[in-house]
Amino acid sequence: METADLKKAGLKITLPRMKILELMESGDLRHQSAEDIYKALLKQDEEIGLATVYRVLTQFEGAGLVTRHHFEGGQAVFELNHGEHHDHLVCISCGKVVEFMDDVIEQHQNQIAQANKFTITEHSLIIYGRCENCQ
Amino acid sequence: METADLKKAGLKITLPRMKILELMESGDLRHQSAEDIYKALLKQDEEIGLATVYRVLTQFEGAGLVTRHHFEGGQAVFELNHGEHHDHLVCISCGKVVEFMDDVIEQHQNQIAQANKFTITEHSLIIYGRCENCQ
DNA sequence: ATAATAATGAGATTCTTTTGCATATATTAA
DNA sequence: TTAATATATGCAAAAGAATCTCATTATTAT
Repeated sequence: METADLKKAGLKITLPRMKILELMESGDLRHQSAEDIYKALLKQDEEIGLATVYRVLTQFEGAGLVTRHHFEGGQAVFELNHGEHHDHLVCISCGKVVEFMDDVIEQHQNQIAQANKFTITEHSLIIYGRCENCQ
Repeated sequence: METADLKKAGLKITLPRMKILELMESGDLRHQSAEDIYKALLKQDEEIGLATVYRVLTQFEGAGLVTRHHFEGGQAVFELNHGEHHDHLVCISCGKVVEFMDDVIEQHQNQIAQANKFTITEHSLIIYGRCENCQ
């Protein structure tokens, strides 16, 4: 992820935006809520407002840099886009998220949309359950 | 849907609960937010509070009578359970919802969960797009 | 360096959902 | 059928999530 991506999206290169990108790239957690990100930045002694985090994430989403997921539990989570589309397995106990991608499922979704004369704009498949450690 | 289902769930048979069930069965709209239901009941001159609607829907969900869906757009929507599981196509323009069910997709989900050692508790597949009338 | 433009932080605001509590209603046992 | 009890209700207040306003500050193009 580069500053070029921000420029391309018509966004100025600012400290909050860089810091948010850095944090999301740094990889510990690929799926974080706006508040998670806000708190993580505060902990790094960055001076940032929660409103800015929401604004920036929404802009990133619009620019296609980030995807917003509505997992269960009130808060939306954000994920840095890394090329290919994928879906999610979410552990309802520890919150662990596993990404996956299944061509057959994708194909069938397209068929279903077509059969119902829908033009797909996006889709969301989330499987909730318990991971190995949380049985 | 019967009062027996309420009793079975350990819920008293009260007017608000009956009215909410009736409304959800009456079928015009299978997917309604708590507020939709609240307003519809007010319009029928029922005396009911929004808090009660939320409480009752949450209880119904716990009793397995109702499913809560987190479609995009802030408000959760509720749907009366009618036997078989199914997924949703949602029109982002007019809000139209089409239900569908695909065995191949279901199977693949199970495989994926198994491969990742997850025990599925539930899943949510929503395809967003534009319906025939909203292209 | 300067002017023009866009972004920020803080707090207020809206929107959705939940909770506390006094009152009312449904169930149970007499 | 009634009295006792256990639950549910409505309202108002609160909590939680996300957005908006606006004065200030930073970025970009000149």
